[in-house]
Amino acid sequence: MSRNYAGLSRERIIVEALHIIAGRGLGGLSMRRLGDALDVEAMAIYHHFPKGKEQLFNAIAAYVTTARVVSGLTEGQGPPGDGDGEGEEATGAHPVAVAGADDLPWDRRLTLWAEAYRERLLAYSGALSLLMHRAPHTVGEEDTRALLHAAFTEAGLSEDDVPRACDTLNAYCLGSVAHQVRHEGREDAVDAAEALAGFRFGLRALLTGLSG
Amino acid sequence: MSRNYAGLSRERIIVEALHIIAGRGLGGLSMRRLGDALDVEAMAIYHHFPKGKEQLFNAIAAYVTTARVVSGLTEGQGPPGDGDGEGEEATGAHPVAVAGADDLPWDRRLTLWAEAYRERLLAYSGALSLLMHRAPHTVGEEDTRALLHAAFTEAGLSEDDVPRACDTLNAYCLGSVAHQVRHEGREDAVDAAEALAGFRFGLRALLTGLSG
DNA sequence: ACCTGAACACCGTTCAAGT
DNA sequence: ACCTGAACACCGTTCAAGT
Repeated sequence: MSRNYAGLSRERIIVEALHIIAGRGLGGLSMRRLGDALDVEAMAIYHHFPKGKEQLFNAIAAYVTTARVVSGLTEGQGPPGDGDGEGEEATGAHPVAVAGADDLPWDRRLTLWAEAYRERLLAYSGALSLLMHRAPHTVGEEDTRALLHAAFTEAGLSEDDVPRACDTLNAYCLGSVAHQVRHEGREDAVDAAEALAGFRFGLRALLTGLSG
Repeated sequence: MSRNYAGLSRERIIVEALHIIAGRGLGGLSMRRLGDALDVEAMAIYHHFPKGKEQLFNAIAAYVTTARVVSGLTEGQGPPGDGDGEGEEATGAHPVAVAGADDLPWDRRLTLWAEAYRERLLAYSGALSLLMHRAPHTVGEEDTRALLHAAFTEAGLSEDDVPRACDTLNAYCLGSVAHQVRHEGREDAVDAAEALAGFRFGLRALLTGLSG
């Protein structure tokens, strides 16, 4: 049966995979189920991700790390690469939400970036454990590093401490979302508003401590 | 063939599972492979974890969160429960490394706890993504909360801010290890010494900012 | 109580084949 | 180039059976 013959692309595959992950969890994502959702035989996916599920996972990690939120809708940015470190790289700018905010003071810029990053991680929280063991290179990554580096330099940190401060801020954002997701469904879980308030509280403390 | 007939226990299963995870990654852990490693038919595991792999994962998460380091050797503490919120709970004290340090100043106590927690997470980094979506209740958890709560109260935080500070510190520790593991194998990865230095740098900043 | 062994539905992946 | 369909080795889990 020549059922389907068009429409498949890396981006469509990734987006559909994220739908499945959001609905049934990471463990609920199988190549066969993904094929069904795309109205295609599972094996068709291998034409776009020749190295299979591992490559798809890397691409999803790159996509999550690189996607941006536009007027309430989450969408990707250009054709994401597979991010498996073998020649391709993902497209898309990491910290889009801070565009055009160059004249704000350093701590304000970092706060905007951190809150945007947190929101993105939260939007794809089902894929969070994918980020645990993968840090695929994306082109937006460079922009992020530049942004953070400039801000922390402006804050007066020494050359040695700037990269450490960048790592610290990244770690806090990732860890905060992980901590929140981890406690979802427990009886001591906090609601979304308090989670955001808690994140801001810690972020403010962190930036205060880093600049001292 | 009545090959094997003794020795299986929840703890032995978990420890062996962690061996496999350390060697072949989380994806390399299968019930059949775990059975082989335990010299037992895979189905024997279901007698100790009747709800299957998901329950085993919960137990591993509880174990990792609850294990302690004794004179260089990492070992579990008593028979860990399955942590799936259906009546059982894990044994073991969370923050053992800080035992007998009650007379130190609050920031010293928190630093000791954080460094011990980080070390434990790092020792079981292969199971890190298991902690992403699971926060099983352990008995040691209560002790940890008490320890952190007392320290942050002593630091002068308001009643509203103390739990937020606890969450922040937890998030930072988890995120820091995740961030490090995530970048392992990348060309911009730092070595173990610098990773520790970076962790301490961020921790100091965090505690400074929280007490301000 | 503790473990085995066969069975079932599902999985990732390869490969030859279709258009 | 893009997709199908059959095949293979593996997986989680159930269930009846052994001791």
